[in-house]
Amino acid sequence: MQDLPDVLTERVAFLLQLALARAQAMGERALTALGISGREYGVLAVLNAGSPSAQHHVGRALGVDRTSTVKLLAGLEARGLITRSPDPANRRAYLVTLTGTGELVRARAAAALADCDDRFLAPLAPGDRRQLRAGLQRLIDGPEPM
Amino acid sequence: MQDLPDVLTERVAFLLQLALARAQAMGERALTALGISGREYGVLAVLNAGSPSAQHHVGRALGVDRTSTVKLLAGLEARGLITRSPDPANRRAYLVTLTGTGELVRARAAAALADCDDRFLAPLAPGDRRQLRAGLQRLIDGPEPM
DNA sequence: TATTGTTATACTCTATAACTATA
DNA sequence: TATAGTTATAGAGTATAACAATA
Repeated sequence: MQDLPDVLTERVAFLLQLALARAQAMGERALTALGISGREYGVLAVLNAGSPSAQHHVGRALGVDRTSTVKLLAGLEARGLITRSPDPANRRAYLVTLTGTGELVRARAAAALADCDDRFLAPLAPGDRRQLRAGLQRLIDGPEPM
Repeated sequence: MQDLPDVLTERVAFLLQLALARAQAMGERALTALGISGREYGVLAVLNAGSPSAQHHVGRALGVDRTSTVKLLAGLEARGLITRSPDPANRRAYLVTLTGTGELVRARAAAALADCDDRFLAPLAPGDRRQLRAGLQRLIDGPEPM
């Protein structure tokens, strides 16, 4: 551990914060080379995972509220990575779709991020990596209702 | 795992982000009852760990830059949790000290946060908790220079 | 010339409210 | 009445630059 006081490093939240900062710095650097942000990659990844989604589904999947989703998608549309078309089944809604360019950028970003994960997790043996992921997921899901 | 797409949850950074959000929400709720923020607790904890520190030492220990440190300490001083006095050894610097009230709030906050950690880590067995901490610390320190 | 603290400014993120059009 | 998208606005957090006093 660096030169941080023990009173802070004994807090799990503080350890998570430091580890996240390191992982995010690596990821953002890789994505900047592709011209997108981490959140924008999230949009591309969500869109690739399924069929065209309504705008609010994209935002909800990423935990981004409506107003921020508007700006996020507007930026991606202006750069030709996604398109928005009216949903014939719901005239209030827009369907968001990956373009060919968007899919290309998404694939490159996914590869770059997978490489970042590998380098970030390098200090851990493969079994320890799996256990870390499993532990984090259990913490995210929280205590099981008895 | 909740209803999140696999393309996101397979990213370690995303898992860290979700786990941190949960831990921070628990911590901030506990600290709000004591009238301080997480960062303000950080100041109190750093001050308690050692002798009176110059302002820039406090900021550096928390990763907060000079200008933000000014506002952070001003708020704590206005509420009587810390005092600032000129450093006789360096007339540019201020020495920051915990007041009696500040120490009381710090102790209560430390107890409340320890309780938060216990509840946050409840899904993991004691051995798994130790391993999670150890894993996070290895990731924070990064790859050892060969 | 560098350090310590301060102020002012700007920029990003996020949160809220209000509005429209549809359901 | 609720939902989908949009806009405008204000707030917190952070970053930068400039300054005065001191080293």
